[in-house]
Amino acid sequence: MDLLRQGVVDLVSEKELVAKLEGSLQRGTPLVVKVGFDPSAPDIHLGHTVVIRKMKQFQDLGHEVVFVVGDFTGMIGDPSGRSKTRPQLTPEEIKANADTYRRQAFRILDAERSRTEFNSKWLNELGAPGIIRLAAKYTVARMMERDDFKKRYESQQPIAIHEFLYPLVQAYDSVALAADVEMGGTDQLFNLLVGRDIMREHGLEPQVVITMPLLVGTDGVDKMSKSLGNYIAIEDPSNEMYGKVMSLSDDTMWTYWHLCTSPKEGEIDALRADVGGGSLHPKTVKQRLARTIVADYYDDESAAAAEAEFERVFAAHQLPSDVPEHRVEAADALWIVKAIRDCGFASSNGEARRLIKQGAVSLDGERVGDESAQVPPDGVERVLKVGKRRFARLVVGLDRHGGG
RNA sequence: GGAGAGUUGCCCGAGCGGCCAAAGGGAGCAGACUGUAAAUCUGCCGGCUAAUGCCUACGGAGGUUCGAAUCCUCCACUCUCCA
Repeated sequence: MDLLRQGVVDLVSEKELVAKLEGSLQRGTPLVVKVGFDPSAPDIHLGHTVVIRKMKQFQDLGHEVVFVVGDFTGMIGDPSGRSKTRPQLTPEEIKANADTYRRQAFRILDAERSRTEFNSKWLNELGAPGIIRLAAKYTVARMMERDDFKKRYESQQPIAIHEFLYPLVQAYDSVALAADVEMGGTDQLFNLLVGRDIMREHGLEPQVVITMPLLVGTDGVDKMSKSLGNYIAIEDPSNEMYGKVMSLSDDTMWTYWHLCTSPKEGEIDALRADVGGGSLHPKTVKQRLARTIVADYYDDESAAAAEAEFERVFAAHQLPSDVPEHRVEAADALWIVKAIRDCGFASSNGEARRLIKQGAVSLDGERVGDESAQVPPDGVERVLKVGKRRFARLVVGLDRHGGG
């Protein structure tokens, strides 16, 4: 119980959970632990792993984890002008996304003790009468209690009617599964609680609701999300994952320690005390965090390699180990501005010019100050560097070996 | 159904006939400083151009005017109030 309670934000209610756990033990049947999954965003990032890690704990206790894929709602899409992020998906896309999601989730979870359900299975049968009966069980006033509805309403933003239906439909999923526990981020609290009410209405024992904190993104401000671009995907290459963790501010680093690692009791506090007392450099602690996280999703060797690479490039200012080559077949000299664009380091000539003016561009370590500079077509490899982290090995000239 | 408010660049938001490629903020990019931290400071931040300049842009389509993001008409969308 102590373990399950660890790190949760809301637990409604602990008493019920204890009762359910005891009942499960007596009957010898596992609890059904339900978690929803948005089929339009299959990539798992560290933010998701906070909930997934908690699921893992239930699994380790022998309970059954059920992913509910919202294919029914996903197919309808979201026509409200505000969230263009919800395109209409075909059943094939939803299936593919669900598979992608599972593949990633099973890096943490045990596939054997997981089940995936598509909510169209029971929602299609519900039909219009069923939906209306369901809608009749909840009131507008209660719906408006949800924070984001309230905010949007107050700031005169549109709310489409069907958006009210999502929490109800999600709640009905719990009815269909007779869920014992449902988990999600704190932003899901309202929806999860609606599930309790609707279950009660259907004569079922209400599910226990558990919410986990939302992980803040790499910017340290907003919650981690793909659309904000402040995420660390669990399928990010190890070097990138390491670098992203290192770019966290010292303050946000602690949140990651808490939510993305499984430290021993008191370990984080000890680290924090040492850093506060000056006996430990924050960078050292952050390196350790980065190593731990990379090792979680890859292995110790990859983590060590990522760290070495990071030190080489950013601390020692040396070239990364794998610089992409960019070859230009030309008999004439290549304009530097064009070269920058060709390598994808600027989206317009103006931007490339700006970068040069700002002293961000160097060729073989020498700063390029003249925006009309040319790269001679001599077939010699030069290292083009733009900004701090963009590198390319640039070769201009005709390929003599190819005889062209 | 009626009355009113609104739609501006990646986002928020000022502008209300010429001085508007459009204030200010945020995001982003670059430089300085660093621990590639964060914070801070500086610069840039529609496209083409060495530069002058040109082109494209203020929901959409027309119109008035020497000249429109700004005025008029219609259309679309959003919000508020009344029924």
